[in-house]
Amino acid sequence: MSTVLVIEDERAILEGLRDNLEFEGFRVLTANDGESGLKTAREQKPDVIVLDLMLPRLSGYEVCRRLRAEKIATPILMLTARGEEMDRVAGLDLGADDYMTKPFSVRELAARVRALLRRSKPEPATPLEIRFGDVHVDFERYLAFKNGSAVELTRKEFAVMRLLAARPGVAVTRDDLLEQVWGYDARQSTRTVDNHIAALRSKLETADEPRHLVTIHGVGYKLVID
Amino acid sequence: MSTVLVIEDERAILEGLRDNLEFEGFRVLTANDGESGLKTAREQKPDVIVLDLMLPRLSGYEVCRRLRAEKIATPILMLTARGEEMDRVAGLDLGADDYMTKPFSVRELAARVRALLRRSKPEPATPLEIRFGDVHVDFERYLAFKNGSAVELTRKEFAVMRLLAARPGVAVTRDDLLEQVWGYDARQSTRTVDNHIAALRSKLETADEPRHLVTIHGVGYKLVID
DNA sequence: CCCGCGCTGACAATTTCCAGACAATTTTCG
DNA sequence: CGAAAATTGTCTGGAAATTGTCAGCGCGGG
Repeated sequence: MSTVLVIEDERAILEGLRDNLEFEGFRVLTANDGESGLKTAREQKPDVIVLDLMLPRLSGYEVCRRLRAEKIATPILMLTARGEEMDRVAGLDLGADDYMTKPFSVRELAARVRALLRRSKPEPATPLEIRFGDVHVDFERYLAFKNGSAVELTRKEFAVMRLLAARPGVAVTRDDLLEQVWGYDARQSTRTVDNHIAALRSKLETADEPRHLVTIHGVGYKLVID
Repeated sequence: MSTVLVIEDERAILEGLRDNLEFEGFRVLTANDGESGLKTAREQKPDVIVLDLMLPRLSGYEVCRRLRAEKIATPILMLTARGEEMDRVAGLDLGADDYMTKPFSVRELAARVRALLRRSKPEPATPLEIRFGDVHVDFERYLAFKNGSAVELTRKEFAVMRLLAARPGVAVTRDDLLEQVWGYDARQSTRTVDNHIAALRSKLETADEPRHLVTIHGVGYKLVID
């Protein structure tokens, strides 16, 4: 039997989830704030964590980040309110594996939990910062610098950078970028990706020819750090 | 190009899906009842199946169950009418990989189909890099080197190399190359393959006589790594 | 209310691809 | 062995696909 840890502060939702997941045959642990949730995750080592993004004491975002920082790779299913930080979540900021938008069907959630259990996949950890050339991007503080002076990046730009930075030098297709930054049901065209790459280049590249945000014709982009 | 089998009895929906999926670049097979759908799935081996839950002759359930019983692991995207929630989850338990509730956005469906494809074939066991002679090709970073210095390869050239590199020393027919690199319904002639081989040779071979990208007269090509 | 972000759509610039023609080579077969 | 046939090598220009760039618009936050 698999163990699911549900971290959620709204009592009604928490109880609904617990009852239903138990009915579906899971062993269920619960926590109603981020701090105790993190503690339980460390101590009980559940097989899956269902994690609300908005939590008292410690946000779901922060819980996720810390777990990953501790190399705990337990699959995480994020719960978010619609429109809430979609790019951070869809960009799967710090290694959440799936996400659902409230309101959701409990049965659907159970199905996704099962799906996560079925495919246990070790994703490469997203870096907290990256440096290349005279550029420095800090994903934790959402700050970017070029040649020492601050550069303003938008959230989407950070998300794109983060995805590229996760595997420096490796080609990332536009479709992957779209799916991971904009969400798997993204309505945007892949041309939107180009626009954001263009914006990043104008802010971070020096020469006319991109040296770091490199196009791979017919494939996508990669981040080259010398 | 990937093949999608759509099994759906409502004519309007079926045709809408076929047109849209074809527009999105998929090869589309159709069936309008469970029995013929199952038959087509067995015979044509599509890459993804879009399966309505309510079907005449044999329910989507049953189709899904039988396919899995036959160890056919083709990803299945279930279509359900709203209110069939019980069925939804049970569908996933039967071995469906995702589902959508009618009415649904066709674009979102296409996106999910693509997501399923990506998940189901994590780069068909091709190597991430290969070395032979003084050549080194990195398929992940889309880089190639000859004698230490970088060589520019196009997307198709990488794809051809990759296919040959998947089975070093083994002959690959032009038809296989065409099908794997250009897609099942490639309109190109097999001479196009020669063109790309020629390009690869001029970029990667040293001597006049090809030592690595070797022709097998009347058959195709093979990659020889000493 | 204004402004910046994100997105679409259009156009231009660039890269890549491909059919066809012919030459060169290999195979087949008389 | 020698010539015809089949196959492959090579080159070309133009077509097609891909990407860069920009203007404009809607929307939401300050």
